[in-house]
Amino acid sequence: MAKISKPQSCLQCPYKWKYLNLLKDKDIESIQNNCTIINFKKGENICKQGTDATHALYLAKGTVKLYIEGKKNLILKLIKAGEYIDLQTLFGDKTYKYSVAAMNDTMVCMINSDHLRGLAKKNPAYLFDLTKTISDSGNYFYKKINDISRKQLRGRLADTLIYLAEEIYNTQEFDLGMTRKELAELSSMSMENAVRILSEFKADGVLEIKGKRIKILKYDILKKFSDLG
Amino acid sequence: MAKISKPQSCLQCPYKWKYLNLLKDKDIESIQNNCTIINFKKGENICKQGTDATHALYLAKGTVKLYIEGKKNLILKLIKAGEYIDLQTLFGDKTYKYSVAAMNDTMVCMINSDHLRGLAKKNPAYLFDLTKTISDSGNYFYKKINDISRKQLRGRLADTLIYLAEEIYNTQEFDLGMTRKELAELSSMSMENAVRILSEFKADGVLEIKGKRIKILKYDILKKFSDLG
DNA sequence: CGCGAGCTTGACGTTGTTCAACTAGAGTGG
DNA sequence: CCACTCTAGTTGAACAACGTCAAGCTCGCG
Repeated sequence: MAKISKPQSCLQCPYKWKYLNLLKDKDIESIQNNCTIINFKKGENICKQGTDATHALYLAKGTVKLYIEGKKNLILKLIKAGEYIDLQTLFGDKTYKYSVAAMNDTMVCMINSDHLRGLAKKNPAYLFDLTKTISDSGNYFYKKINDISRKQLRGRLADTLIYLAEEIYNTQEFDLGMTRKELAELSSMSMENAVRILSEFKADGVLEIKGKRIKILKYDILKKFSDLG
Repeated sequence: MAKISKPQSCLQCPYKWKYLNLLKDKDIESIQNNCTIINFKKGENICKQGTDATHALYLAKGTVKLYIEGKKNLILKLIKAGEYIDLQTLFGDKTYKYSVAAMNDTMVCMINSDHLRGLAKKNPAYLFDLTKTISDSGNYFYKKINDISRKQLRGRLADTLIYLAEEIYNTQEFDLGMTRKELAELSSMSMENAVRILSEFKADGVLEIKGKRIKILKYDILKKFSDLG
């Protein structure tokens, strides 16, 4: 599968995580010895639902999807570079409740769980920060549950497009970075309906679509669909 | 609204929370001085979506629902005595993303947030435990998102009934403790359909229903509906 | 140039919501 | 104690939303 290497220096890492600044240099260096860097190609699995976590996964480069497997997959959310893929399994139940796969070429730092927990215990400020991150990640899911259980197709797709524009790509014009099927899985609808509504938005001048390239022309209308359901 | 009092002694509290045993007696006593006990009657709001949290809420007695307001409400989950109602706002974003209301007569310990955070910072083992609890609470929501986005009516209602029997009441025969409308809001469906499927389950001998009293007769069939969607 | 995966559109059947009418029971005032 | 009213629950029927099936399309790649 994946190319494996050891970190040169976490202190000088260009993809350094914001969380690290609360640790002492000595502790940061200790991470180097308990960390493996793995590169994944588009489509490869980073972890599988049902297995147990032995490492904390920090996403240095790329984008991944977090999804629940089944007859049809359900994408819970995307994670972009600079975030932990998963912190829950570090402190809570060790079993992954979802699978993770690379959306493009990614680089993941796998840090030994026991080691990281040990550091957290010794550095309350650091643990505090991690806890804050875990706490806030729940808010996304409240919104998600609300969205999919109350809104209908147009509203849900608008939600997803806004999510991609604001949370993931930070721009109004972006490459989808996924198939229509995945877009549907992220919006809890059938692939055919995702396509249909995309076409509708295009016909109404809300979006400009060229293959996977999407440009949001009328953000306010998208927002209205999102708000009104 | 509600009857207010001060705790006599958290050390001897009959509703004492499991989390307290990691704190020193001195610290537990300090909680007493930063804690207000409030009693709520059925239906009363304990907190409202959109407001800011200033206290951690520990549910000593009763059951509460955590719900998102809208034209139709959406019940995210129930919480029973002996659990925190909310820990996310203690460490993460302070704004409540949902409202909380009493399902029956309840008793809530409201502990000053700053004080509790201070204790957590000084007691890594305690903070560790709280973090573990927060981490695990996410798992319920993964399941919830999966359930409501993939299963249809019968499967979703079966999920809710199993949830009530196993997680909330810990018995196969229980009082619903809520209206049919609330049961529907907990299962993401219309009230009419919740009633219809209850009748169906009753006709098929899966449930025995007398008003709000529900007895699960054929758990395996309920489970099958839950599994197959 | 042909093949296949991903995409697109239409038609149709199923699922679920909404509307409406009706019932049962609890609470209220004469 | 009985009529009255109000709320929760129940059931049927019409309608809308959504998924599925099927057919055809496009584009990149060998």
